[in-house]
Amino acid sequence: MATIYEVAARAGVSPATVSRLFNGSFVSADKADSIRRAAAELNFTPNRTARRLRKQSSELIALLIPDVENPFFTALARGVEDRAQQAGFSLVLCNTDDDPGKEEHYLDIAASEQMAGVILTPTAGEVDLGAIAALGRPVVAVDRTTPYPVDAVKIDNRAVGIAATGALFDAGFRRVACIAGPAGIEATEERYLGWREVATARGGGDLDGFLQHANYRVDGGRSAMQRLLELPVPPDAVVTTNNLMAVGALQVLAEAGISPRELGVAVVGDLPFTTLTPDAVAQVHLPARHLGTTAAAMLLDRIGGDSQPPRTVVLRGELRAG
Amino acid sequence: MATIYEVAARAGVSPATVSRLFNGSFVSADKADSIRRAAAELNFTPNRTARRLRKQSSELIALLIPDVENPFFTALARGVEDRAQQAGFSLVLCNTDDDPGKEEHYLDIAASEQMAGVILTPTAGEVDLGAIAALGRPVVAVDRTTPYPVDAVKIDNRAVGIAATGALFDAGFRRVACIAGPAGIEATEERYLGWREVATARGGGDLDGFLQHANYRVDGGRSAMQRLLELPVPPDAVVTTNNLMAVGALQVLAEAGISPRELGVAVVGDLPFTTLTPDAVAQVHLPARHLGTTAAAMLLDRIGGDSQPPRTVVLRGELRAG
DNA sequence: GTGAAAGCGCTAACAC
DNA sequence: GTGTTAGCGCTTTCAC
Repeated sequence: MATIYEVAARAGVSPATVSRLFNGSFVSADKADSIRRAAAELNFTPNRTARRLRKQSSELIALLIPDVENPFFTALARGVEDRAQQAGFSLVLCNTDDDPGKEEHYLDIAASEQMAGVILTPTAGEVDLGAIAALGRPVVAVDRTTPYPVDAVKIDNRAVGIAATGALFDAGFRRVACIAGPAGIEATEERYLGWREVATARGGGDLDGFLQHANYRVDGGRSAMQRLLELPVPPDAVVTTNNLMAVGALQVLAEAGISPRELGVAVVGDLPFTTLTPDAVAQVHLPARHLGTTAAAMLLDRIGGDSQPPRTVVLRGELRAG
Repeated sequence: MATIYEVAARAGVSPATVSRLFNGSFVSADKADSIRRAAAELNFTPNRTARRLRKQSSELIALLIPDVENPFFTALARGVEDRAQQAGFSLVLCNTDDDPGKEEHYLDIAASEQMAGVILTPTAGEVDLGAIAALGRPVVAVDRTTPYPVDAVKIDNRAVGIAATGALFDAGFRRVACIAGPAGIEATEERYLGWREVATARGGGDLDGFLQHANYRVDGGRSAMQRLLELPVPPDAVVTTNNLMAVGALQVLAEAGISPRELGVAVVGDLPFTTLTPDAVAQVHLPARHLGTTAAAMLLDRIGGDSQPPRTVVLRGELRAG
């Protein structure tokens, strides 16, 4: 790896001039030429580590998500990446597994790597975002909010819970259960509150056993659906508060030979890679990618020096079918 | 962000001693104590950028994949991450979109960031892996091989193509078409060669129009399936050479009211998040995660100094149902 | 076992 | 415009 000194020597200029050329300052045309030639001959690429040490910052953004294998979060990541790339920033994707320890670990890394900023879906744990914020590194929370005064982009979770549940009642179902994520995660709480509101108002009867907490993955949805089917008086429809749990629920139904038209299903989120026809299941589309681009835009603003008080942007879901 | 000098001053030792403590050299117990206390009080985290500049290497591995939104690659990434984490390495995930330009860009970044090594699914373009290899950074190709002499982990693609096609003939289908990925991508070529071999031997008739190239995504599978259905004499079954194209094909069939039992479907790969019962579609399971752990293990060996000639590990798929 | 000091490659004052 | 130089925070000889 050639250095700026070797390029300078070969081009007959000082290292500073080489640096200037690569950083946009004006350099006389003839010197610029010979520097470019020398750089090409030596296959020179500026050493980003040295630059970062000197500048105390980099063009790297960290994105911390709970699960890279969940299409909701990869779509979100895609959005962040698109926006970041436009601005010349690269993305470092980190998987927290919803483990506060891992979240903290990656936050430390982001700080000690002089990354320009962090976008994260905070875990339920009480991780100190103050530390990194105090370093002057902007932080944006996405999909979930935090007690810390940082920017946030989220979904109107109560509304999507209401929309999904409402779609089921509109279709004629009356005993609507809910498969919710782990207790303690904000997005889930708000979504099932939406369900409870509608289910209580329109369902009439009591909701005993109709709320099932589960982990946010396919297997969580499976076991919750199984428990619902074993109820003395099972529901005639079910709402899930995320995409993957719906997959699990639908798998259990398919294996039991029950079609989603017999036992209604509505999802908060999008059924990933579904091969069902669009009208089989009510889906409340969540703008995952847009969540990402919005968060990235906010972060880039902050990196650019924007210092207004923390904002929270709320995005809306959209009922798609059913 | 506190520095090693501040910690040293507070603990009444030299910076070198602080460094030694954090790097495993022996330091007398009393000094170690006061250093630890000082570090804790100052909330000290070693600056990784400075360390890297000095050491000319880092505990970072780059993983370049074509599509973060494809569950095959996220599973692979998960495997790499698991193995890397065990060894104290962190992962930087980069999306190439199968664009040689982006691949090259990220390779440059990996080099100029002093990353410890690179694992990549090479694009079809002729990107120079020699440059980074010459820098002494190990490179492992995964899922696809390259003309460069680097380690590789791949699938026995011909065998999985044969297995998927064979399953369809075993189930009684006779006019078996193939939806293959873009021409020029090795994995696809080999898989469809497997299909052709079996289809020719067991299908008898000619294969005119039965080979459809498409992009590797859901929409590619959709349009290819549509073309197949419009054939004067359509196939009675279809093999797809990756997971996402199968989703597209199944969507088109579902919309046309054709069940996968009428028109047989076999997939090379795993149907992601499927809600179909396991017997509906023949799937040749691809050990994506294992591909990742294997590649990571090889890379870590190389980082550790292993210098045997490049190896290629071939993993096998496994017929799962149908 | 510990300290002093050089240097990794770059950028940004500061002179000219 | 361009060169000289200091220094970002760390690790690592080299003495002691």
